[in-house]
Amino acid sequence: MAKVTPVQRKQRAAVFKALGHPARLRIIEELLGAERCVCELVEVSEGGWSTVSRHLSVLKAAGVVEDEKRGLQVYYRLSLPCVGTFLDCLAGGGHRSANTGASKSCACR
Amino acid sequence: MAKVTPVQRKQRAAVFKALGHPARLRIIEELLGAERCVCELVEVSEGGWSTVSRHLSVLKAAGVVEDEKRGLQVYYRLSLPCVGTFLDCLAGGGHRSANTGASKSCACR
DNA sequence: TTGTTGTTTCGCCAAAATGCGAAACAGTGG
DNA sequence: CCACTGTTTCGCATTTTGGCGAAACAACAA
Repeated sequence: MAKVTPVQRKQRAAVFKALGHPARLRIIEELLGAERCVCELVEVSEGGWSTVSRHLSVLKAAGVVEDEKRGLQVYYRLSLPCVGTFLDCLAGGGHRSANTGASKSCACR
Repeated sequence: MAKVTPVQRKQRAAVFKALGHPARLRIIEELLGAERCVCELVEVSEGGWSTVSRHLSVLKAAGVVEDEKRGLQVYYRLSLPCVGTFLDCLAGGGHRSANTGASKSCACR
């Protein structure tokens, strides 16, 4: 991954920024299992409808999730599968410096 | 990945938040190759010393990088290897909806 | 001691993110 | 048409970030 343009960097930063909020992470956790309608996500989240809706739009703008309207409801699903992988890595305490070469059991790829 | 506590979620969010800035992403790109001293990172970055230093402290606080003082200089290196993997995924346009799992009807109310 | 280089901390201020309730929209059914 | 449910948008107050220059630190050399 040699050269990265400022624009690419900004887009990627947007992905991270979108994931950089506990409430949105909570939503992502929910979507890891299956797609969900907004109403289900609101139940699980702490804020109100408008807040959840905004979190979803942030995630969508960053390309982390995608939505689909079916009937009266809108369903959201993860559109960036590797987020799950990365979260697994963090969950497994993926820490430890690369220079010691002793990287923990990180399921990454 | 079963249960995630609010505290864990907050910590993870901190990791993402730390990565959610173009300048910090630029720094990370640099550290993917090898460890660097602050002076090298300043050269590559756009802001001044104080700005870069602050970005580094944010990354460090989130546990994404670690530092080591050697002689007159401070060297930083990645402490979270899977960040590189995830960036590769994004670089490869890791998009695609994975789950087509059916969600039960909305149990709201 | 004084000076020099490398790095972090400190104020300060501008810009962006958060959360909330009200209001607006979009389908669906009566 | 009107009412109702599910969802998004709007306006606003509050909090958090971002970047900058000056100043403070730390380790070492003269």
